[in-house]
Amino acid sequence: MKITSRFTVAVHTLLAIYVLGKDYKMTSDFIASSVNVNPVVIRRTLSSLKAAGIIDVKAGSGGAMPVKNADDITLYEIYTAVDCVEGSLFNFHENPNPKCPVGKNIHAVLDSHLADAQAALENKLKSVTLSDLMKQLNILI
Amino acid sequence: MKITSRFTVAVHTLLAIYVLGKDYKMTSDFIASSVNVNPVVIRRTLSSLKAAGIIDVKAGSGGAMPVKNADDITLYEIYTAVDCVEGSLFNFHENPNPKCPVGKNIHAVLDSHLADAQAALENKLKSVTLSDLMKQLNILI
DNA sequence: ATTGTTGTAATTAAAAGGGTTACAACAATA
DNA sequence: TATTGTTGTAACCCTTTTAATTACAACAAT
Repeated sequence: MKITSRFTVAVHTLLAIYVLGKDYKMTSDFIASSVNVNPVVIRRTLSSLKAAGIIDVKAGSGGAMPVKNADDITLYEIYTAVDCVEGSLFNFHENPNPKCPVGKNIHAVLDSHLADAQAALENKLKSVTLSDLMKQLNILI
Repeated sequence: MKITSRFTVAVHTLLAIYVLGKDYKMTSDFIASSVNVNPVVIRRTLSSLKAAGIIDVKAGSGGAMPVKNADDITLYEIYTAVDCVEGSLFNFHENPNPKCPVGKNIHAVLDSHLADAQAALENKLKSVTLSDLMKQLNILI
């Protein structure tokens, strides 16, 4: 079990747009060759990021460009934009037996701890911005 | 994307064994009727938990019983016992283009943040023991 | 020997993810 | 206006993962 690569693909895509967008027209083909996936995968990613108000994409003439400030884009926002996880990260067995004292109370006992764990993950993702990644990247380039 | 229900099934299974095990023979059929899944699913779960040294299972005569102290069993230990996640929780696209400044450095920029987020999740799971859950459960029963 | 159970292989079915092809819609421009 | 390059999206395939289920040999206790 792993969280879909849509997430890391989306981060990669945004870094490309925000860092290379000044020098190149950021078409789905261009980005696809950097990420090394099919251009349609990138178009789907761009579509999600556009719907989230993070970027704009020009149909026809082509090219993706920043809308939101990189300081204001967290990894969490990207993660939600591409629908990595809907609702609880943890799958629960359906219909535990209400006639069993354990089955009846398993949700009451477990749910809050699972939610805490998920929140811990997501809070970490909220603490990192695209701008942070760009700074790291600019040192390496 | 969700983390496999093997995890919550395993927690449910352990609660049943540790709480109800004094009064009932904990067969895979018995546990299966509390969790409401196929008995073979429970046998596989028991097999993993036994391999992790958490419980013992009697072949032939039947019944699962505690080995480890409930104080020493964390949710994280259960989560690893049933192989929820191997390695990184986050899937990464294979072979980003090394000729692109972004593709070449995407791992250097992103990996540590993803590892931090995963660690935050797992640390939360480490902070809760089966004993904690049993205490909560005993109040509700 | 009988009974109830575990351990495990094999099969099926469903869901999710990603790759790919195809093509209409569209914008810019020659 | 015709051409070109691109986006948006549907459709389909393929693989992987997961869980349900059937089946049955191995085993322990009586």
